[in-house]
Amino acid sequence: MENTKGHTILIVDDEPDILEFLSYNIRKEGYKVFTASNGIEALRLVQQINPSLILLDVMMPKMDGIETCQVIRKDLNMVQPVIAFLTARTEDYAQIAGFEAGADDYINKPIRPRLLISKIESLLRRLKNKEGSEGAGSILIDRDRYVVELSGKELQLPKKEFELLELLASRPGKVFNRDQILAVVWGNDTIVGERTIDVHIRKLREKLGDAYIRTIKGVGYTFNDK
Amino acid sequence: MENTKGHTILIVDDEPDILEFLSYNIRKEGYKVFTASNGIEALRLVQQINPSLILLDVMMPKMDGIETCQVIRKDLNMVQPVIAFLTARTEDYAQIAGFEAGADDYINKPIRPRLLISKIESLLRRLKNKEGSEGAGSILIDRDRYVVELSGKELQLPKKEFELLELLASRPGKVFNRDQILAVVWGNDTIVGERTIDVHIRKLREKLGDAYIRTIKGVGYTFNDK
DNA sequence: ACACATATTTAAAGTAATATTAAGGTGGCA
DNA sequence: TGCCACCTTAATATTACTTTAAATATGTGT
Repeated sequence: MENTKGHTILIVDDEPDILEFLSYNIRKEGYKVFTASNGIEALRLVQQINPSLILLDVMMPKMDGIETCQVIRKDLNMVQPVIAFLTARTEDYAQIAGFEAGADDYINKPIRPRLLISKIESLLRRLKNKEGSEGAGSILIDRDRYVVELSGKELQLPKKEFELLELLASRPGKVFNRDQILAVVWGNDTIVGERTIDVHIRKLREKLGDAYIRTIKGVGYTFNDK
Repeated sequence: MENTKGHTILIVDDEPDILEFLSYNIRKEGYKVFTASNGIEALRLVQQINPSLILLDVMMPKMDGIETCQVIRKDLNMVQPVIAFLTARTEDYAQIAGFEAGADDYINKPIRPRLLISKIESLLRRLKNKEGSEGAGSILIDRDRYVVELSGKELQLPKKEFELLELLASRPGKVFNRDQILAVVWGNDTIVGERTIDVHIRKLREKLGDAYIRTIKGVGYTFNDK
């Protein structure tokens, strides 16, 4: 996996708690983090720090996220950053407006640090792709939205398939044997036939392509991030 | 089979009944057993007793198992123990989180003593291998990922070959005779022809090169770490 | 150096594990 | 109620791993 560290990230939110929480978690991963508490502030900062990624709260006083985003997108002199909206799950038409305004993604609150980090990495990788090189087909699993994103495309998976993939992908490279898979995805008390797992693996491979899940005969399955 | 007794095991659970039940059964097998009833206590004890294996309840007051595990894994001064989670049913995604936190395995409640013991033995054997491959050697055997790393290159071996190599490499220089190899890799009850081992040795040599496994005629095979 | 025991090598047969497919069940929801 | 998506089962095909067998080579003790 490419190194995406060292990028500059701007977080914009009117709640100080959220700013602190996010900046702590993101700094920990080695990114340069700046914060702003509204759109106006954000625009001033953007000029100076030239961030690779902006996490932008939708609901803010003075100037909301959507407006801020539009302004940034219209500025042709700016190296365009990746912009992701932070939204409460309920504001779902904000998301539609967000995409129209030029957002690359959105992230639902409450925010889980681990998910956030992998999302950030994915977004920055995407940035890299825009700039020219690398076509790595990496995978992003969004527990909040129950969606898997595979090289740009979003996949809707049924529950069992999602959980199975989630388990395997939680530790790329690690081999999970059938007992472990059964215990986690099905629970120890449920008894299902020996071939049930295979069928779900099959369906996953149908949807993801064969490259991601490898069989180790007599041992188990393993997920391969590329 | 190697002797795994005499290891120190720490059991952490908030229910006294479970602690007693487990420690009784495990002591009976000849292990040194310590107990703690929450994560904080556990962390204090770990420093002092340096356990080989920790059985860690996920759901506990004060500090849960996942957090405890993360703290232990982050402590670089510690000889890293094997950590297995104790979980009731499928506690949501506790188990997935567990793997992310650095767990090696997990054990579902209710716990069957016999199964538990064999799981413990297997986990401790794994520890031995980790220690063995860490020290001096160009070969690295990763049981989690089921790969062998040989001077930078990763090798994917079939089950029997992997286990055979694992055995030989667990004690470089030691000569294993055919009976020992059969007992460990095939099990005492299985009967296979005399030449089966040779064929697997052959395949290993094909993949590793001839330098690693030496034949001692009339005695057995030995692994040579360079 | 010879003979015998033991190991190597190869290919082919055997076997166990997984893949695949289709069909039947189940439960949620209009 | 009846449809639809999902899950599971079951039966068969396929694959990859394991073992056997048989011919060849190597080493060891006298």
